[in-house]
Amino acid sequence: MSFSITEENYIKAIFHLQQGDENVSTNELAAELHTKAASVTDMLKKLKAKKLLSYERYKGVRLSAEGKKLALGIVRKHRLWEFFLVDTLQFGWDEVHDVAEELEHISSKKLVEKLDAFLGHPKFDPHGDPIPDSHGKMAVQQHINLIDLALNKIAEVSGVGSQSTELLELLKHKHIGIGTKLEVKRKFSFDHSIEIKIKNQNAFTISQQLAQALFVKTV
Amino acid sequence: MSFSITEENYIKAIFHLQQGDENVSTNELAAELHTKAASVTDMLKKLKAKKLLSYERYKGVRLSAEGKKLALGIVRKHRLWEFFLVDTLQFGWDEVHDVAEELEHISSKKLVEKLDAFLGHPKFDPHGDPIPDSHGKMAVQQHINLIDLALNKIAEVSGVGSQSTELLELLKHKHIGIGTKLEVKRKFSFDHSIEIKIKNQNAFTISQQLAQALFVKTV
DNA sequence: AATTAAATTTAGACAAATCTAAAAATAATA
DNA sequence: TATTATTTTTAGATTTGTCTAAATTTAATT
Repeated sequence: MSFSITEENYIKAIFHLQQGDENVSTNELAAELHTKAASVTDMLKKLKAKKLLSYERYKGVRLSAEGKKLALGIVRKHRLWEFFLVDTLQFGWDEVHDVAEELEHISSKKLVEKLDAFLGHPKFDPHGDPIPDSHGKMAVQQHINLIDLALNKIAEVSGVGSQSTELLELLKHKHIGIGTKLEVKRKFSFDHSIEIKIKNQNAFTISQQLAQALFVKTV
Repeated sequence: MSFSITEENYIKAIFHLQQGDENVSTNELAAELHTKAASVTDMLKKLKAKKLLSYERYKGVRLSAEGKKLALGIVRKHRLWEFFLVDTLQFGWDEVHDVAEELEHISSKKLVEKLDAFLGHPKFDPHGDPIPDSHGKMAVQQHINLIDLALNKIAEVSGVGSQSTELLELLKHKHIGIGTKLEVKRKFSFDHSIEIKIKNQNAFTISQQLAQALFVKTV
């Protein structure tokens, strides 16, 4: 069975929103997909008929095993293409999201497997997110939030909490990217800002909001 | 301005059909696109309103300068992706057409230019067709039809006349591909079959239909 | 030139995905 | 618990691209 680009986008959005254990609500989905609640209701009925999710009116929605499998396939393609764009075509890591959003809907299974092999079966995409393998399994990230990093422990930036251009613009300005090594020198309780130090640079402070949007792993 | 996948497919089909100097007819287009004449008429009105072509009812259709530019952009993407699939991802040259048909609609200009650079600005795709450059200019092929090749002149297969799986299957069976070097040893007037010889192989005959589907350049 | 045949266009309908506005169900609050 | 407020669903309309069947135009043939 094959699915439209729109259907795939709904499945992917539900997948990202159902990380907790509650059902995903119609309004949440409408916001995520920049559409209206009424449109979401219509589509949920359709996707339920295709057995991709369980849905009862007024009760929200959750992916079925089949829906999850489809979602993982799309996420796999998205992240492999992001890796390709950065690693092979030299895109900046902050400019690949929209292109990958289109490429993730290319249907050829063979293409995905050949691309994966060509790239050397990467485990994480350029934003630090894990790439599902062909069976849908992902490596577990031992990311911790930068705000929780102990003082004076050297760690490496391994992920970002959002893909917003606003965040990526700020990170670019501060010369912080995936792989950047840093340590936390002080934490200020007044505004929860933290002072960080990157090798060969002077220490500087970053806001609580920014620290919460950064994930690191100790090295 | 941006165009739907359907619109792009119409423009591409018209481009391929208008090689002669006559206008492209509604029925020709319907056959090419596996759709009905009535649907074509509807779409032609729409594309005319977008100034991509000139169309008068009952008189057929021809691309405008703008339409031609769009078509060349799509052809460029199609052939670059085919080159990528064969050259980088090791696809067989006979299995890339359908995938490229999807990839050609990815819209990012930057992606096309980066891909082109990564591939080394190739001039011809794996089927021997020229790849338009970023200004829409294509190298001219000095292809001649295999049926017209003089006896005992060594030539190299440089293009095929169609992408049909039937043709590609036959070529695979006979171990003929782009780049294969061969010469014509005899021509039989009875059925216009020709005997060809590939280095280190015994000579064998191929049908008129097959010979007409192969283009070669002398080396 | 008149008639038949073929190609093309119109008219009206349909499916997919969306929307607005109104109704119904659930949640929150007095 | 009764009453708002919020969320969600229904009903009906819209757009895009398609279709069938009928009408029109052009081409071919007698």
